[in-house]
Amino acid sequence: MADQTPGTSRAVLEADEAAARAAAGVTEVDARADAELTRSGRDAVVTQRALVRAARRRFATDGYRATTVRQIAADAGVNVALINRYFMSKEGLFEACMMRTSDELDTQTEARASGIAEVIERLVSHAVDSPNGDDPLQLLLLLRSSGDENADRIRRKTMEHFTERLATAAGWHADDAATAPLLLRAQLAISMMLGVVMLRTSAAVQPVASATATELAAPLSQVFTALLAEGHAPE
Amino acid sequence: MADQTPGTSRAVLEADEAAARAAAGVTEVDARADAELTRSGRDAVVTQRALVRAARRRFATDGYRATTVRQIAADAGVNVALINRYFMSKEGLFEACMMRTSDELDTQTEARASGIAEVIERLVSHAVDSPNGDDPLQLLLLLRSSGDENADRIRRKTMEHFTERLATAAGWHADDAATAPLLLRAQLAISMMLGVVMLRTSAAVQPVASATATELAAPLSQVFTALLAEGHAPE
DNA sequence: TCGGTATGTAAACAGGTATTGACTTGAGGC
DNA sequence: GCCTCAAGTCAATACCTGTTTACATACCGA
Repeated sequence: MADQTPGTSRAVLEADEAAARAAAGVTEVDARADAELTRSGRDAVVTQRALVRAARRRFATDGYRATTVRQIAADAGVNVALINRYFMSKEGLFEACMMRTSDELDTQTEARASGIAEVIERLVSHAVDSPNGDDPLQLLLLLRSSGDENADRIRRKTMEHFTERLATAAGWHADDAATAPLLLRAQLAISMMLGVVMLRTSAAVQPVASATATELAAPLSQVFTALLAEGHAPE
Repeated sequence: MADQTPGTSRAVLEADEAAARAAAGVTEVDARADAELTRSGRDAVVTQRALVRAARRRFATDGYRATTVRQIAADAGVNVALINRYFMSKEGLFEACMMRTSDELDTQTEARASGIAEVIERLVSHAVDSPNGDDPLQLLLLLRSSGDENADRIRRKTMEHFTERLATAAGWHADDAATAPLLLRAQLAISMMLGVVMLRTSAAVQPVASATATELAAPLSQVFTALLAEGHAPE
């Protein structure tokens, strides 16, 4: 297990090229990376992105402890040692995945919502669409505990941040006591999504695993509406 | 890793004393076990039960891969080798946990429900009460994938069985096309429970982790009602 | 053309894992 | 009182894990 102070080292400096920018949380980075992609077949940024992509899929479906670095490297088509070269450790790679997920959730929820109906619709499609891709869908499964204290702290922060975003979109005001229950209700909505995604992807349990998006849309909308749009004290 | 055909061996024959009976799924077994408990301080059934109890807790909270057999043995207060003696392997112990969970869910759902309201109330209390005990609450977390194909198959079967039980309690008839959506809705209710339990126990995410039972009861009842009691085609 | 450097590779390391086998301890039958 | 057999212990096994080290290869500026 790595030291508790993964602050500054040689490997970190080498990883900065993309990891630090990713931590900054700008999607513009991706464009720049794609531009640099044309440089040659040996591109550190490209392999780092491939590693993160493969890692997210594995971490989401199999959990942190169950996925091996060799699996990730094989999925990404690169050598195992590059994980430690670019991310310092398996935990570092996990944190990078977390950062990216946090950023994606941010950009998704910060998009101006015209109303609670649109928010609900977006939640439904988020929980239902494309269960096998590496879309933001599976990223919720990153909430699985990793056994590492630092990564778990980030994970918790990400979740709570997401909760507040959703609650705000549903009309929650931090200083208004009347809307306080909305925070809890927003998290229950997230729990609902979490459960559905889990049963559809990680465990392939019927019938929800093979249910179509249209079949799921109606009951899920009902649930989210019951949680966010009615039954609580409005302003 | 163990062979794919754990059919007959010496260890299995020794384990039969309790494992096979547990597989039969009769609660009467427990009474007999408690009777035999008075035989002496060295009772195989007692240690087996202790192992299963400790294993369920560990598997539920930490996941399959993350828990070590030494941890389980230490929790149960017995020697590590006894796991292999009585359950043939770590996987065997996991399967035994699964069987027992399946049985408990059965006895819980097969208890005559006076109506959908009672079923909902029972679901709420199941998802909310006593998050730290080894009650049926955490057992839902056994749905975590174990990496083993056989255990995962049992896991899936258990879930689907539980789904059908719940759907039946909500008025579902296998031959009635009008009530078909109830099966999916029942599983969504289970997904909701799964998400809540996960956020409350494994990941300790605020505010749902520290929310009281009464705070959670209202919105959860709303969700379960929306899923099971209204909005679908009644008979 | 020639180093120097970033990138990738292969083999090995130390630690932990589940599992196995031989051994010891205890209780009951003759 | 010995003998048998189940119940439990201990140490060694082979394997897999994440990580590191030393080495190869491609790119790029001088």
